[in-house]
Amino acid sequence: MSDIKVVLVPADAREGQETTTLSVSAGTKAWELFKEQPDIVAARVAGELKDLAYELADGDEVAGVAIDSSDGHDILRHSCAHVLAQAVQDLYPDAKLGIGPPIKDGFYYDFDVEVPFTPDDLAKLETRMRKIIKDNQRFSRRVTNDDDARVELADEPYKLELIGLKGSAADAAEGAGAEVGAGELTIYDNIDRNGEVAWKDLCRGPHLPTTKRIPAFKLMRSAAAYWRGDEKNKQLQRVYGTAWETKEALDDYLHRLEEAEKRDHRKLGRELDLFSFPDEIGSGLAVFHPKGGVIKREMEDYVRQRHIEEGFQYVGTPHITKEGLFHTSGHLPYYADTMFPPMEFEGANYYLKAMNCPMHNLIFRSRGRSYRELPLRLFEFGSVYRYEKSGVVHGLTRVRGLTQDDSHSYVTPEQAPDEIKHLLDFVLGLLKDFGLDDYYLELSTRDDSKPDKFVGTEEEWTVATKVLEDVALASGLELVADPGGAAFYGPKISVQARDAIGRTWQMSTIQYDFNQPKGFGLEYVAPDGSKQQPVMIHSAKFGSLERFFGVLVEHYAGAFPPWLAPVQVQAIPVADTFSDYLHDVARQMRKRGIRVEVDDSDDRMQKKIRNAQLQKVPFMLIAGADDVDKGAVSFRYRDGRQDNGVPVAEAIERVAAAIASREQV
RNA sequence: GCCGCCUUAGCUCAGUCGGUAGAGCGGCUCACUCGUAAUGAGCAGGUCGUCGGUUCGAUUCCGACAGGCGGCUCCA
Repeated sequence: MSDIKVVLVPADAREGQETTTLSVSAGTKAWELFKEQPDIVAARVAGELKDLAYELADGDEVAGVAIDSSDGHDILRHSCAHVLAQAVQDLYPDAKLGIGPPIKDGFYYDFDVEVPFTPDDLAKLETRMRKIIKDNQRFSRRVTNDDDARVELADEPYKLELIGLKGSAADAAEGAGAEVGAGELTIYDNIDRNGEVAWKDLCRGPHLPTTKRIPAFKLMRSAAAYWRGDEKNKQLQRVYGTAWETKEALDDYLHRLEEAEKRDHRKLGRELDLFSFPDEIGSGLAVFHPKGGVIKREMEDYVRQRHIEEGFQYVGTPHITKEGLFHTSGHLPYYADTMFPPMEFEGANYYLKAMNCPMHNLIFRSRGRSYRELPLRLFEFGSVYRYEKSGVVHGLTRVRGLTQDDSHSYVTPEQAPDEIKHLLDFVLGLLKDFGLDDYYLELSTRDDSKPDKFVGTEEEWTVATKVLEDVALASGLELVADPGGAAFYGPKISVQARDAIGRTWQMSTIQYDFNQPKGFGLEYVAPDGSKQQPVMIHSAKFGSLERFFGVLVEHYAGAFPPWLAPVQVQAIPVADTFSDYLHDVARQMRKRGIRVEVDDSDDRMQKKIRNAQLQKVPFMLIAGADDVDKGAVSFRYRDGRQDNGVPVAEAIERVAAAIASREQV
């Protein structure tokens, strides 16, 4: 047998390794290059992922794919999804297969079954999966063609549908690309130790060599999901799972989930007495308690002041309006089903306000406008109400009543780029002041295949999108495309922030709107005396005060920096006799605007410290005989750090300075 | 809106295979006055989410509704 040459390049996620050229006999399989490296589960040949069973060709550049690399994780999880599917069809022979792709930190597989899975079923499936893994079944790739596959998979209606979609799979359903790629059609057979085909699935691969190479997995939950993501289609039962390269990595992941749950703003909101959602008021309608009220007020004070500094004028508008206004704006034809139903009286239909812009347009239109007034910037805290479907309401991040720090800049078309840049700088400065750093920008554009969802001509959209994109790119921040995500009246840039459990939420938005000025007949007098139509730029900096609040709670895990903390200083006397001393210090602090409370309950001092710690108060101020004698106080911080015997005047300055600088302590 | 699960004291949760309930924390009272994450004792607090059905009897079984949780869809 003749020899061939292959080039071995360093494995993914490995550094400092040399590229080496090997001479091997023809017919050598990729796995033979990695016999000594049990963590290599696949190969990358000329940029493409291959099974380890891949037969090397002369001149191939081969890299090992380690199980703990990003690709390795995907392969592990996708293989684990296959094991799940096999287990499901073992236990429920009538189950039909949907798709089973890897996702962030795990995988899922969709099944069409008569009865939804219960937690007990998941436990049984896990047991069955362990058996399959122990069986050490080999994942065996087999090339087929459309016609043969149709015969072979005649009992799998969803797979048949995917075969028909091959090539356009990426558009067909998120994750479908894992089943059928753009290239040749392949089926993976699971071969058991007797050489029998235990199970098979239409799949692009690659896979682990055998099921035994799944070191650790866990089924997480089951839920319904629409086939191919379309609510007009049947709901399948989706089982979510996770798989890791070691038991320790799995445990670490589960631990991370637990830690994230502790940051959940819904839980912290209760524990820290910040807000609640009384059933009596209704789903998705929050009330802020005094402590949450402090944070909310700090946010409002900050953003009102900043808007004024940035050239905005504070305005106010009502919560309801006659329906005609929302016809003029275009909202009713496009978004009536996300608005609360109207109330009818005095022969008119009144709607709860779902957006502020139409009312701001009326302020613009209330008198003639000159080009000299532009950019004209209006801003308010606009309370809006949206009929969010019952299944989507979620803590403060998805509510039915929210407050937008909403602004509208009326500009000439020439001024638009500068105004957008101005707004983006404003937004980024705000995020920085609030200590937020885990976010990215998204550019939401029109979906050309659904022109009826968007107003305006293609040219107008192209211009508007270009302006936004240029500014977003110039910011240097990560920019993600969101095709089809635009508002009906124009494209937008938004800031997306991640919450504690990995969900992302739209926060600040900047939208370019050439439609409403037309609908409202807005105009200004240009230098030449002609009447011109302005462009309006919608922008919300927090986005929704409620949502931003929720994200802040999670970002800080409730341990707010002093300027936002509901109680900035908790004073704790070592014994009752020192209460008066601390009350006096507290009086001095209040004169400086510091939010301070003295714990003069009859708890023991240790208990008071514990309480303050649980309430995540940034400064504990402790005083006993030692401190009183010296006219001092002692600090304890949330991390347990102490600073004893600090003179009172200095202590006050220290707290005041931390508040003023918005720093974390 | 769809699918599944859940709802017992302010919070976290036991419990009742159908005979109207319990703990810890929290609250209140009393004693203790203490140097960096829980002092002790006592007391109060629940028509077991709501409404209907089955039953001699329902917190428990069934149904509807409301609210919550996890997904899906949606998200101006």
